[in-house]
Amino acid sequence: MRLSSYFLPVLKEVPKEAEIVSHRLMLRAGLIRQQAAGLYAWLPLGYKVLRKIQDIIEQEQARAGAIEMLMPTLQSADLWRESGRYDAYGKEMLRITDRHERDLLYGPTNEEVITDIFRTFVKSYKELPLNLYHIQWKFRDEIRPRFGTMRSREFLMKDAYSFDLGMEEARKSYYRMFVAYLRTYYRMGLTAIPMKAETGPIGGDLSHEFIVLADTGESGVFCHADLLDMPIPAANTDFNGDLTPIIDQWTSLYAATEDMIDMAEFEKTVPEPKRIAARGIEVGQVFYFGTKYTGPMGATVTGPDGQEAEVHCGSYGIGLTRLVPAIIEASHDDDGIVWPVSVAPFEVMLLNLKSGDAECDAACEDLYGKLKAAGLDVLYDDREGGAGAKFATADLIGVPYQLIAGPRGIKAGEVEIKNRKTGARDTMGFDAAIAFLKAAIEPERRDKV
RNA sequence: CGGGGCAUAGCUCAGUCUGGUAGAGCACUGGUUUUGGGAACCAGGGGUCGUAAGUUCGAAUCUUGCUGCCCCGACCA
Repeated sequence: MRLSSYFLPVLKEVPKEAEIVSHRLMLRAGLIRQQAAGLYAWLPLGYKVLRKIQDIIEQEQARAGAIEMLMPTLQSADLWRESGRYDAYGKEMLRITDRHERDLLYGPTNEEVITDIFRTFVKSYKELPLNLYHIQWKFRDEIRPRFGTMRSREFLMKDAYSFDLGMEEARKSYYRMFVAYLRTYYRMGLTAIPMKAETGPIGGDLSHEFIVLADTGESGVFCHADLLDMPIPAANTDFNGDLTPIIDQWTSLYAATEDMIDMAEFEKTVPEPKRIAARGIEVGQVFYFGTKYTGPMGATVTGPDGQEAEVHCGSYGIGLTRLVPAIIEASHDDDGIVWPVSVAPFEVMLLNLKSGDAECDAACEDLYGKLKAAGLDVLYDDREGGAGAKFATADLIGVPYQLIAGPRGIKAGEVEIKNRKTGARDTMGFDAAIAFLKAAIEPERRDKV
């Protein structure tokens, strides 16, 4: 993509409404634009990041056996009356009346709809286990939206729903999502730690929040330091096999949010030098809730014995529009965003330091073509303008590698590569630079791990 | 929902206290010169000062209502 024909409205000055660093950087780097309280337009660069996050989630959901579909944003109130949640859900739920005076709502979650679909079509235990998910916009009329898309009213969320015959089968479905989540966050360049979460009226041990450590996190968290270096399950993990050893490994070390912390147990089971007390951002939650919806909504299947059997469910959420600021909180510096390659809007930014100079332009056109031919996603800054502004923009938007081509180096047949994260600079010939970037970027995509 | 604050050009803000012709920097347009860390100069364009009413000879400025947005708290993926 040529920057001269792209749409990238970067801001030099800090918008006054933005308090935390990710919100400031998302506005400054031209990722989002606020349209009203808690409502954001995703500008091209931001939308590209969102799409990359979505791709990773879809790949890992598929690997774990979940099947993608799409449910509407607006739902009928009738379904919610059936589950008993229409009145139970507070003012967070946006209620709408259509021209026929029918009660609708903008879905804050989708248990009712998915359970309705399930009960319509699934009649036999032989069709289980089943895990259906979608990635769709939700709305929760937060009392106080804040921190940009970290806590917006409209947000994009992946929500998966598992259906199983009995608790033990449901546990296996839960484990599959648990492992998928570990892989999903890792691929985005995040270290997300599963922590015990409230299980609500059902009880049991089957709910975890996945937390990314960050100073600006909304909740206090406590965990064992070794969780930060725990090995991530490999791509060839057998999701139909026994995942218990992986789960045991991850849940054997203490980790809990401030709502769930048992300080005595924390101090007893975690040696003092290994204790981490920090702040964190919740980027996902997995939850087993049994027959909470299938019961009242009459979703049952015929079991192996020919009798009607209960269906046990879980739900598994990932907030995509929250992940973008979470990644930025975890990866930025004073100059701007530092994207991990796997979610970066572009992998390389080619900086032509002297647009309009025949020699410089020709060399950059050649490099641009070669970068694309090498399969790299490149943003070419071909605009007129000073070098300083180009460096500043490149650093701000956080593209992982900068290929810097100026008249000085080009005369010598050389270009410079800057690693945005480390700041390391290497000077080399054109073809060597292409090879260098290809070799550096491909493994960092983390799409084969 | 309780408490606090803000609303003037695309952005950051001055002007409001003490009423008297709408301002700066950046951004934008045209031109000239520049070119390795947010360039310089010249010439321009752009605002019914959030909105409605009131006070006044006269309101960005004073009064009141309304709306929007931000921050703290309670709530939340």
